[in-house]
Amino acid sequence: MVRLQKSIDKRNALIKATIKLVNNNGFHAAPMSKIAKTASVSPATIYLYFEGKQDLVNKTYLEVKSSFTTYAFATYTKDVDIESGFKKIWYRIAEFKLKKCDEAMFLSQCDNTPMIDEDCRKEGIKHLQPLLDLWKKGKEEGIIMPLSDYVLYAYTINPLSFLMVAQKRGVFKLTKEQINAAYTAAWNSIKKNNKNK
Amino acid sequence: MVRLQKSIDKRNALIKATIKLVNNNGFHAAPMSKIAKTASVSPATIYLYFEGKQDLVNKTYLEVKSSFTTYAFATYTKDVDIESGFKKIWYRIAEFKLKKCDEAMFLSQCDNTPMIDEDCRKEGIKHLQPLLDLWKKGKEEGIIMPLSDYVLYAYTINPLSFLMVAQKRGVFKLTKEQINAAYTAAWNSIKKNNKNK
DNA sequence: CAAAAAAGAATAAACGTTCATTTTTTTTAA
DNA sequence: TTAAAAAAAATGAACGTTTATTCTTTTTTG
Repeated sequence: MVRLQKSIDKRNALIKATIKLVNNNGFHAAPMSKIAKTASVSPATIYLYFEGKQDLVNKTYLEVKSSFTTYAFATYTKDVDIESGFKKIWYRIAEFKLKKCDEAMFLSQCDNTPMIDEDCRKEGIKHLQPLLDLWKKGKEEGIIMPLSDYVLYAYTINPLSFLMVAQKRGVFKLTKEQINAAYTAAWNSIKKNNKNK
Repeated sequence: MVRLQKSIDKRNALIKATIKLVNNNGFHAAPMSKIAKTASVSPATIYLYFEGKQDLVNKTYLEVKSSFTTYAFATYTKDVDIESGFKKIWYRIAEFKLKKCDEAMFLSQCDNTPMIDEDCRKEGIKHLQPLLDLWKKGKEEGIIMPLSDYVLYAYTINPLSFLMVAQKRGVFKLTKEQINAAYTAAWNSIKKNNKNK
């Protein structure tokens, strides 16, 4: 099984190199030659593991997206109430954005450029289902505002991406307090029974 | 003044072509030759108006960013109360994202990739000052939560970009009602005196 | 008709990808 | 257990394109 392990290592090195280079200078400045060099591999070797550049990027996206959702739901169980469940998932996502900064940066770039194929993007969203289920239940129970999942995502999860990018650019620091404040803002934006004024 | 007008037209055509091509396929698929063709101009002519590709993209970004903030603050005056002022600006931004879809798409791509120079990016944010002033006043008056401007932006303005991109991808429709709901979510996330539970 | 603007062809560098070899690993047979 | 043979994996150089940019010539303008 030595051979198989070496293959896995090489594939991982290529994916890691792709993330790193795309993060540093964008998709347009991550040529195959540089990806190969970063992964300590010949350019030709990439084509043993991936069909081409588009495939490499797509597969990297799927890998990272999967890593993201696995992390997000690792501590979540369905047997808790809506707010607790949401809170647990939210904080895990926040933790991911902070700890797995490279992966999170890569995803934020993928989500906003046409560098990923549409089919692949759809595939990547599938693993988010537990959160959507939670929201559905929350809406049925009258705890969460009856908003589209996209709106709920836009106001609770997506701001974390924005803040993470800002932090990475060095213009802003996400402290523990900032994160707690952000959670409150997130929950306030979607919970029902807001006493206005 | 015919000559000057023709120059302005050509420059605008180039900027428009850049926006269009970058939107369609990303920065890496917007070569100078195609930009020139789209603007009905020779590739060499681009270099009469811009220093090179990076300069063209930077200038396009600044132009669009400026158009964005001009639009956002066009109906805003300082003499109203915090919530009214915020509401006015927020709805103008929402309107921009819907009506000037190409420009908004371009900005969302710029904000999430390293395709724009950092200096240029900083320059582009400057025109957002009226909103930051409003937030400052709101925090002083105890109407808005004492959060960093980045957090406030993340929870009120940035979700609109996310929703606009989702709409452009065809997976979601921003109706009048959705927008009103989004405004409520935005305001709830940053206003003070949330009665929790 | 002079000067400025624009054009198209030309350039060198960089790109993704493939190819002919070499190196490494696995299998075979004693 | 070994050493030769076969298979697989990996390589660096080379390919044909495409790229951003420049150069020389032509066209347009006042």
